[in-house]
Amino acid sequence: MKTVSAVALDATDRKMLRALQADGRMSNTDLARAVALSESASLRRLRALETAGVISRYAAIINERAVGLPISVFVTVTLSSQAESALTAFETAIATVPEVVECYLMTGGSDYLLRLVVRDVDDLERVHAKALTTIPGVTRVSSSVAMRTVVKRGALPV
Amino acid sequence: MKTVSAVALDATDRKMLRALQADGRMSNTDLARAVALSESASLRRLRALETAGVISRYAAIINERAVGLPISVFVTVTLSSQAESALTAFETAIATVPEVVECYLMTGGSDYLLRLVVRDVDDLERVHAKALTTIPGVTRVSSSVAMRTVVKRGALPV
DNA sequence: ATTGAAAGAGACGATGT
DNA sequence: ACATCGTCTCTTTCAAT
Repeated sequence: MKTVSAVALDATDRKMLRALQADGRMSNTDLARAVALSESASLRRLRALETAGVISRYAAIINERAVGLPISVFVTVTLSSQAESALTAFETAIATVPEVVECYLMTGGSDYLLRLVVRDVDDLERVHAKALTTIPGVTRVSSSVAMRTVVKRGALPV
Repeated sequence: MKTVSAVALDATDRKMLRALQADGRMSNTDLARAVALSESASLRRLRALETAGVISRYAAIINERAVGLPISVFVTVTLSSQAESALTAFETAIATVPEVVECYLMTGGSDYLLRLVVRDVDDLERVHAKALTTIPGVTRVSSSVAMRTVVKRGALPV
């Protein structure tokens, strides 16, 4: 696992990142125009941002409702042990559950916060029973369902 | 606001969505090869997915640490009124706070769950004081900080 | 209705000035 | 920063299944 430390970004870099968060398939020609640089200078900066790991990847953003996964559920998981080995074991296990789209280790103990996307409540129950409670060391699992997504994957304020 | 209802997807569509979530800048030539179609058939399907709103956009995925926003904070906000007008007012106000990258209305009351990205704890305090508690109708605000992100913006299980 | 092949236009990447 | 040039990619058209 490579840790990426903070990188110095100037105003032009930030403009590029904002443009590419809004349209990740923008051509370099358009990007250069958007940040008022020549195409070669724009491409050089873009490659530098990619190489430095500032841009980790490009992705198509999928409409969750359109693909039949309209329900987001936030799940809090407590482990019985907070030893690093127990945390790693949990994280390895949870990475194999496709419905888990986000997973954070929270401060103050051994609590994880997960976001799942599911088809319906039966699907939630299935994932809960088959994938979450069966992981060794999982002590408590509590879920709350999102009714409405107000901001979905907003861009970072760069 | 346009609501996108679920769309029928076949196995090839799903393969395309998986490929494009992993690499949103993949060329149509490569995409066609990945799903075993001709370029023209691949491109036609891709445009259909875009037009139907299954793919909402393409985005560069930014490394939060690399741009100096290493801290994710989950904030629960309770409103004093659960009237639809109060909810809408809150959602309009929260949309103007750049640090808020996700916002969900949770079932069972008038609680919102937000994810903020901030530079450090001073930055969190500033956003908390200047942007969150000043929104009319906000009654309770409680924060918890993520120590570690295990799965960052995982792909949807399509 | 969906696919495949082909051809022109445009973008990309590399190089040199 | 600009110009150039070969290559790759996108897009449309048309025929086939």
